[in-house]
Amino acid sequence: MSEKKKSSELRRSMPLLPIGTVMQLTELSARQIRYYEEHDLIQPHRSDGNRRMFSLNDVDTLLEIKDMLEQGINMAGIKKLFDMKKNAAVQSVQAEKEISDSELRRILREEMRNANRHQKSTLRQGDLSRFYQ
Amino acid sequence: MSEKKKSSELRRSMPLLPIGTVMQLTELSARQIRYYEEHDLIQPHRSDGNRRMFSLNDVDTLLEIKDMLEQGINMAGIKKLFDMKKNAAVQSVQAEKEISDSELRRILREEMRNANRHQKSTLRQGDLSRFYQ
DNA sequence: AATGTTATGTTAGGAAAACTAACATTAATA
DNA sequence: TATTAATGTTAGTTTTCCTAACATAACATT
Repeated sequence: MSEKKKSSELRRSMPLLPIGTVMQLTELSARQIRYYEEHDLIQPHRSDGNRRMFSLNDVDTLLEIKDMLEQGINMAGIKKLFDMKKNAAVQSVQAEKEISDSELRRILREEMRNANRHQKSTLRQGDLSRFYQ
Repeated sequence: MSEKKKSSELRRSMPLLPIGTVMQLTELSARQIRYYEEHDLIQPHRSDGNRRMFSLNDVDTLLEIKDMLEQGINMAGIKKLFDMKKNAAVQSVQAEKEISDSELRRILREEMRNANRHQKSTLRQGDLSRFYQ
């Protein structure tokens, strides 16, 4: 997986939004959003003061939930579908790991050359730490 | 302009973030952020209940302000530079007319002297664009 | 028909976050 | 020395969000 994809995944999982913003973005009520969390369909972060903080991924998931419910799927069904999706994602990651050694070496060489060309484009772990409570 | 660029511009200007989130993203105090608004460097939206709501573009602007201040440029200089940038975006020819060459040289000399006095922190703030799509 | 379940609404009381406005402080400058 | 610019701090108020409980409409089960 590329460095760009990884950092974009980090960005989309950053807990930035309060519930009010998420309500507007999804047109869901606070009651609905909390209910879906209660049923473990989303896991928003919490601020120091216990406020839920949502990521863009959370918003995506909520829109999926809303869509599925409007299609008549109930919470149990949605939960099952999400579990399946997660398993599929894990399997695809595992499949991705099964690249040949030579392919791996080729990718690493590529990454090294990239990193050397523009040092600042390499996302460093410490840079994001302040965004998490 | 492509459809993708337009929709991404829409997302970047959407008022999503409360001041607390912006404080974390920029490492600025609420006092500083409100002060910069007071001096018209940013124009955050307001919620129905009068809370400031910031866009990702606002966060970018705040990081620019922070960087310029750390370089020793003062508020008046930043305001002028932002105005110039905005005018340049609209009409570069028009922008040149608004400030005579001698005026421009005077401003730049002023800012250079200001900046030279602040030698201590030349650390550049990272570009926010790394953190979102 | 009566009862239970699911998803959501509503309300109350409390805590956190953000607001404005005023005064304080610190470093740089005239 | 006095002034100014940028920021800190505090107080009092309003808005937003929290949990917990009870209410309800639609639907399913007995």
